[in-house]
Amino acid sequence: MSNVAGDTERYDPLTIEPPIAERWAEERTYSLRPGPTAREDEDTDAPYYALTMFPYPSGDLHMGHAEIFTIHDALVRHLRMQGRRVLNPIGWDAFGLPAENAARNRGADPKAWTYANIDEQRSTIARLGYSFDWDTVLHTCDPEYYRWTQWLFLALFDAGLAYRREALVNFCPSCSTVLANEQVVDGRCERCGTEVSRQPRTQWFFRITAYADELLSGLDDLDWPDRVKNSQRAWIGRSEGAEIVFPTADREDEIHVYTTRPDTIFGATYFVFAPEHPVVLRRMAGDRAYDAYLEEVTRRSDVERQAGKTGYRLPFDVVNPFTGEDIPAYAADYVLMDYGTGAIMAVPVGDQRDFEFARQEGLEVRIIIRPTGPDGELLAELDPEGMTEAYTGPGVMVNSGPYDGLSWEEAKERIIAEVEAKGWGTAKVNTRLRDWLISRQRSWGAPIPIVHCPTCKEVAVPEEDLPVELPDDLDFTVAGSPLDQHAAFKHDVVCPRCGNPDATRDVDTMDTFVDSSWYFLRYLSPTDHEQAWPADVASRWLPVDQYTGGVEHAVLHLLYSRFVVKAMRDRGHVDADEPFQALLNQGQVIMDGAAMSKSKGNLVVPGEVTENYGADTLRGTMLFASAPEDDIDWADVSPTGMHKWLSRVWRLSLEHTARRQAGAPALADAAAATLQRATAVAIARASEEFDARKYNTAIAQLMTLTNAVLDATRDGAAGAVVGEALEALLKMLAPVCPFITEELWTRLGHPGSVHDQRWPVADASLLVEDEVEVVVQVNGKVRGRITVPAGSDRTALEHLARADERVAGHLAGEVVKVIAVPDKLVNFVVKG
RNA sequence: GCGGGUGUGGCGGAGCUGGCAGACGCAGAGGGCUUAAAACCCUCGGGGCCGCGAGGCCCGUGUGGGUUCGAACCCCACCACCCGCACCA
Repeated sequence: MSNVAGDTERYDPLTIEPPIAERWAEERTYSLRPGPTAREDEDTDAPYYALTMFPYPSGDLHMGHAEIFTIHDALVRHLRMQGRRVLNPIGWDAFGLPAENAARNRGADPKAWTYANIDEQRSTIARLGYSFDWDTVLHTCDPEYYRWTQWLFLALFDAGLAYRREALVNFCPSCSTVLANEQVVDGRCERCGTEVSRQPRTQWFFRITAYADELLSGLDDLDWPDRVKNSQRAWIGRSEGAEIVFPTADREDEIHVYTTRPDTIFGATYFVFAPEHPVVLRRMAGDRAYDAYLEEVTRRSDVERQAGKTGYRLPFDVVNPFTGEDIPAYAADYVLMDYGTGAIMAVPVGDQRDFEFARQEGLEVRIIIRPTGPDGELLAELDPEGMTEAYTGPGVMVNSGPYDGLSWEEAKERIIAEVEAKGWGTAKVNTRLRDWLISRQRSWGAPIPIVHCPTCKEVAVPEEDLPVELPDDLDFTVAGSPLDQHAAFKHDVVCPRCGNPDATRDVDTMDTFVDSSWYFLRYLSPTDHEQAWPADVASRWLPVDQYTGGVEHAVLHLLYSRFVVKAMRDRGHVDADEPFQALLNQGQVIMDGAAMSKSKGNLVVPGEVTENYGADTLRGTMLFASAPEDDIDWADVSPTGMHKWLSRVWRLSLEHTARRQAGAPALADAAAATLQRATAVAIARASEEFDARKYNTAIAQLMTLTNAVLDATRDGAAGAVVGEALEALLKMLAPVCPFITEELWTRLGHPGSVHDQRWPVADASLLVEDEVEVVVQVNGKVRGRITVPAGSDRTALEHLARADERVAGHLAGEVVKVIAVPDKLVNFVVKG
């Protein structure tokens, strides 16, 4: 294959890119020097922490990785050219189930499997020209990393924020491990889709609920997409209401209920306990019929539970404190033990679930509210027999004793006041958020650094004994947890407190979301043997200025990281309130309208595109396709088009060099002025687009500048103005396409790297226009265009507009009004 | 069910604070160069109508209304699609 077409060398990315990529990798060109722990950045511009969600090493990079890294790299390279000191680390979220499955199914060593994948991804990252800092690289499966994950666990344990308890937990039979609430989607395992069952197990939790209020209020000040903030708000699920005590009719127990509608209490005609409520369990102990019900309920999955309600009439009543009536008590599975108090007052008239259950069981629907319209006018009374659903709209109280006639909002306030005055309860804020279940019965994860002693119970492994290392010889062919069945790991330990030789190690590992909840702190000093991170350095770099990653982490990872930072702040390890100030969710790369997958046969991998067109074309195609947060359908985009444009940039640059050397004439004055102005405009506009991270429109500006150079040099001219245009073009293209710009920068005769240049600044004097085109409208319709001196006043505009022949033809009727906006338009309002 | 978002040419997408809709591309058509093809270069391009032509007129940003001199943009209602939450009391 010839490298020459005509007399200009062809653009051949496959030849020019690899050597540059290798040089950058070998020379660690993009490492922050000095490193992040250096104090020098205190004296310079504010340091900038740019972070991208680190990859999971399951095979080679896919298009989604290329998308996130390309957006992120354009951002980072642009910032560096603006003189910012940018920390841009990379690492791997390297613990997790796929490695274990590879071990189980193919006999692979999980460690070897993981590191092989990391090596592959690492070389692809280098080939694609992403400017990560290889000096701070980390892998969460390295003992020197998870040693500090274990330290973090112990810090939380010491603070009472990590604890162990028995609870009904989500269990995935396929993954044979428990899951956090956040990992259960529609009653199914987020990972494998298997229906999750609820089982009582003793597990480790992080007390994230202690930070519920702050996790909610802190969202207000974050520069995150609204949908992510809304997801977190919904997940935290704050509600305001009251906790009210209902005594049992025999006065032996006082049952607390939580309600957001205390105003409806006069309509509470029955009472419901969660089937596992402790008072019910105590009272019903030994009752075979109830045991049978309980068993049936436990067997029902969440999915089945939502399909229909079951209930059990308990052999006792409770008292409605407001009416003094005895009302029947039920156990029913539509009341959940782990929300509120696990018991409710049931108001069929005002709550759809209570209504359905009342109809099913033939219970009274008592009317205590009369609907009102939008202006407060009374509407028709509710009919208890004819109602087909609960009424949840506005209204005034009826059948509610002293509260009759009040609006429901007013009644709510007064009833809460009375509850408090009489000592029947208190106003109460509730959240839906549960504590984070972090233990997993898996073996490719960070071991929980706890020893269970028959006498001392749960004892922390002393810090000097960390890390608690995973054994190298786990047997993944066993059923259940390999770590649990590794005798040496489990039993070769004595109690750190009393020396009891019968102590055993905790055989669970931590959720991989624990690993990723603090990695952005470890990047600051990944080889520090003394501490997880230096507090002063963390305080200087956090919060992360810009975090880029997928929206699938809207709740899980992003909420956990926020919790960890707040908990660490309260222990004095960092002074930031939040981990990530700004968040960018890149869109997905899909194919023909569907997610890419091998089984669908619509998989495109970055390597394929790179082998055909090179990395610059892949990067440019992705950024030009749409705004970073929009999805890209690969079937709709054109690497060919991007390659064509880059070839044109290549040819124009080489031609310019050749012409300059051959002594070609400079541009004529008029052409030079036009090109100079086009360059200034392109710099001004593209800079704005880059600042706003709208790379698609930024590239459009660069294409326009390319077309201007093409037009200006068609007759073979060269000269300084052309050189300046090309230099500006290459500098601004550099963050998008780092290879071709590096190569051409050198070939244009410049020393050093284009990536070390300062971002170009537009010559402001060239941006000022002498003349502007003003649109002339008649009754809002464009009827002409006039060219006028910039800044012409209204009178002048009107005069010039009237003089326009075409416009005059439309001004037959009476001109009743003239709107003139300088430099923009004139609009004549004509009557008749 | 509740909450949030998005609808612009054949396609991806531009469109700033309410002021020329369709920037920049892709695909397409026509032409140039070439023995030929590729590559490259030029021209055209929302729809309809009138005109030999320069050009002109009407319609057009999911649908229907409204506000305004003027609406893709603001307001109301509706339709479609996407996302999140969902027995949370």
